[in-house]
Amino acid sequence: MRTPEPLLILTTDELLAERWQGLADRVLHGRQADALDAWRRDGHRLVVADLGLGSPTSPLWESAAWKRSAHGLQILAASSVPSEDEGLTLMNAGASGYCHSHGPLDTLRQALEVIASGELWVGRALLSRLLRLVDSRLPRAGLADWSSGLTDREREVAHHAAVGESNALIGDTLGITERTVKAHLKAIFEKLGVEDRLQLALRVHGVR
Amino acid sequence: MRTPEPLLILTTDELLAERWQGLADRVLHGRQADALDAWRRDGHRLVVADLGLGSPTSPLWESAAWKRSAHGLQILAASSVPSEDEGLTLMNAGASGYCHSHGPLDTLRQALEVIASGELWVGRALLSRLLRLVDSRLPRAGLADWSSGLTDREREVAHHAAVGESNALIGDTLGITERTVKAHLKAIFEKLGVEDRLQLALRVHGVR
DNA sequence: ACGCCACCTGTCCACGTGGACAATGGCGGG
DNA sequence: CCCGCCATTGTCCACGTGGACAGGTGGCGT
Repeated sequence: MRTPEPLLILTTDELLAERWQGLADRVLHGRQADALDAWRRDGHRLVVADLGLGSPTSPLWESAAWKRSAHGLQILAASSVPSEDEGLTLMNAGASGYCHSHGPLDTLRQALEVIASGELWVGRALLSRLLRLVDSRLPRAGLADWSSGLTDREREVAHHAAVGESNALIGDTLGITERTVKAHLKAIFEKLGVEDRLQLALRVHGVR
Repeated sequence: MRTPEPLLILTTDELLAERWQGLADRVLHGRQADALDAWRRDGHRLVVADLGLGSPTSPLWESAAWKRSAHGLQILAASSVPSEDEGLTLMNAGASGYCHSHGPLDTLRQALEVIASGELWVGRALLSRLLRLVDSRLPRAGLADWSSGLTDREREVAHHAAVGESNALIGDTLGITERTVKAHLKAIFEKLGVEDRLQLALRVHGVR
């Protein structure tokens, strides 16, 4: 982040290429999937891909070839005419971020920093819509009800265990003995009716 | 962004206060809403508020007083035990960001930069779940994609293991030796880059 | 025919896990 | 004031797991 990572830009738009050239190591005209392969082979990860004015969900992005090429890369998709639908499609197709092509350069730079660090980027417009959609339409049942009946400490331990941390690690991060972690887990298993930390993980993450 | 903005930290957790003091101008123990008013009167905007271990949806955050005080401020809510539910509630209650209290400091710093620039911050775990929830008919890359590269048999074994079955059981149902199951799992772990059947389960079920 | 690969099986061993006995201190309600 | 709940820690042990050595078969392409 401090030292900007090599960045590949894919676009067919002359103006955008010019506009963005300041922050990229390499600008390619086109959207060839093989360019992605080459980029990855060179050990790089960061890519900005311009969608141009294509159909809202360009078939290119849904092709198996694209997904295969995009795998392992962190791609910031930029659209000239951002839409909820397009954003969703692209993010679900494996993109790490989605932004407006003609937005401020600073925003683009920030988005790149964010996805370079392994997080995801979605602009505030789309994100706030997502939040409202989920909040209004989806019943809360099953989202967080697993923790009902657990004490605060148990909830905490359960959360750590559910993401694959070992008892020793959990105890270490919580500042307690491994033995105590096991005691909490015992109670957790009992209360949730599971007998495994794996079953716990599935329960916590809402599987089945 | 380049010149860090004044930052107020609200927490009741000693360890967190110590951990975060490096990046704050002022650390307050407590969660008083009037502290927010004072902060805004001084012309500041940035706040990190620790939720502690309160109930998933602490009543404090839903009170009218809190919302009034939080208005105009950019608040990053930090939870020790993040959950979908809590994140949704807080973001919809006016928070600008939601993150894990014990996450890396760099991530926190980045989140602060992002919300300082007027955007919203949601960690990739919650965000990816939101995306999947909203667009659930499209199996997200990683949900149907985890099995790419695996052989048919490996896919089969992986599926059984990912729902919590023991090696012996898997071998039994597939009509092979437990030893063979372990061999398959070895290959699976290798190919997927995990080292655990729990990590495998999370991967298979699209968690993280 | 040779090599590659998917599939199958064997033994040994270090390690983490979960259960079965325990015990102590604190804190709030009846 | 005692009882119940919570958090904490202890030892011992059976078991499943995953890694590290091994191998053996059959199919498929050059």
